[in-house]
Amino acid sequence: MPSNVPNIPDIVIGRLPIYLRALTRLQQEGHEVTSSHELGRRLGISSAQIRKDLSHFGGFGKQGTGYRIAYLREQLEQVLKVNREWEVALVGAGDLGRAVAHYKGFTDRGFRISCVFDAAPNKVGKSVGDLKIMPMEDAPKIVAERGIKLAMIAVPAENAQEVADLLIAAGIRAILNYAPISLKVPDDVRVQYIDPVVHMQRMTFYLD
Amino acid sequence: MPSNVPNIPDIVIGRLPIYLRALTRLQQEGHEVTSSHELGRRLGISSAQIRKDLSHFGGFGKQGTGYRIAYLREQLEQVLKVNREWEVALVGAGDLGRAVAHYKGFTDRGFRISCVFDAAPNKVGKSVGDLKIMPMEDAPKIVAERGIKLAMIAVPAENAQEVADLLIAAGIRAILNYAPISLKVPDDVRVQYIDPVVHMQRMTFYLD
DNA sequence: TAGATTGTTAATCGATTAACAATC
DNA sequence: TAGATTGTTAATCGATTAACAATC
Repeated sequence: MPSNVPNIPDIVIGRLPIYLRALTRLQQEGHEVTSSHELGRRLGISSAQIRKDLSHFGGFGKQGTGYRIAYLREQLEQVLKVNREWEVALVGAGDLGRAVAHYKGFTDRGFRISCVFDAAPNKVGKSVGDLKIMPMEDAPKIVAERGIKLAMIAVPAENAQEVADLLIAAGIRAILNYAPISLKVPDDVRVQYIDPVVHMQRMTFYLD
Repeated sequence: MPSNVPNIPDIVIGRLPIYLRALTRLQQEGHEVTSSHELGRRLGISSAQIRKDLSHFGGFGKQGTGYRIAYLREQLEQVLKVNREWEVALVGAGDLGRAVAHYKGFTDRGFRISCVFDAAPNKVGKSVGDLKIMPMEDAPKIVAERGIKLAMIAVPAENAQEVADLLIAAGIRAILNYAPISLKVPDDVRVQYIDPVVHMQRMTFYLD
């Protein structure tokens, strides 16, 4: 549960990373200012919603001219606390875990996978990129010592819950779960899910 | 746009795959019946919501006893149209695309990647699993010929929009987009997004 | 039967949109 | 200045929850 600022709806927080991504892109394209209308057009969101969402955190724009992109970006990064680099623990070094570890997209967006764990003895000691795979039983100690708050779980569904329990006991407060299963976690732990099949199944309903 | 049944809210459709996943798991655990309360407890959703969601599609349960899992599962698979196998075209055979192609989780949940395309000449002709990478320029022809309706995009952000445009022109009606960019598509095309960074950034707000 | 649970209605809650004064 | 766009308020819309009769 948000131990945070005066009750911002979670659905609003959920849209901020999308805004941030669009702003970064606009900047790459050479724009310096934008407006709620332009952002809305790009994202398929109403301009009113964008203004309302942003207004929860302050007035970032100027009437008549809109938003300075660099400034709004900084502000959103601050709100989302990604104006720093978070260490992330990755559990699971199978096909999926290794793909996640190799993913280049985390850099410069606030995250760095700094350790990888796997329960299989034959994987321990091998490398993923420039990280050595460590035994799962070391995870609690390392997570606690380094004060790591974020983890990604890429283990089979059968093991995901016990892994989550261990990590949470060690101090993890947010989990990105790639295992196709809903996790039971305490109220003060956040979980996000990535299950490509769920995303696909959300679309087939609309096909004939 | 839903050219479908009497206006089911999209947010309801979005939960059905989660229910389906939980039912499959319950079945694996040996259960034969369940209730809206048990499902709700597992998923962190109210039992009322589950009953209301299901009621859009019919009465699948029995007062006093709940739902027969096998039956409810079949019904949901029918509603979601995943009681069949959908061919999927994958575009992009870089690290990410290859990981997606190797992912074993699609089988038995309604999907099979049946072709892989990449624009880079040095990738064309190489294999990913048992699929040969084909040149991007062949994609429209093959998608149209085989009547493929679903695609996954795993190309750099810079190329995602043009790839989407090409695929849609060739008949693709639903896209799972791994590129970190919002796509502009016609109203009758569905898009789902997977950007792990967005998921991570949705959680850091709540950390200190 | 008594207990449990569904399907559904009505009430509540929350999110989105429309509209506009303020102002750059 | 005239035109554009913000931030915000109020109105609308939609989703969730509570409650319960029906019934297995």
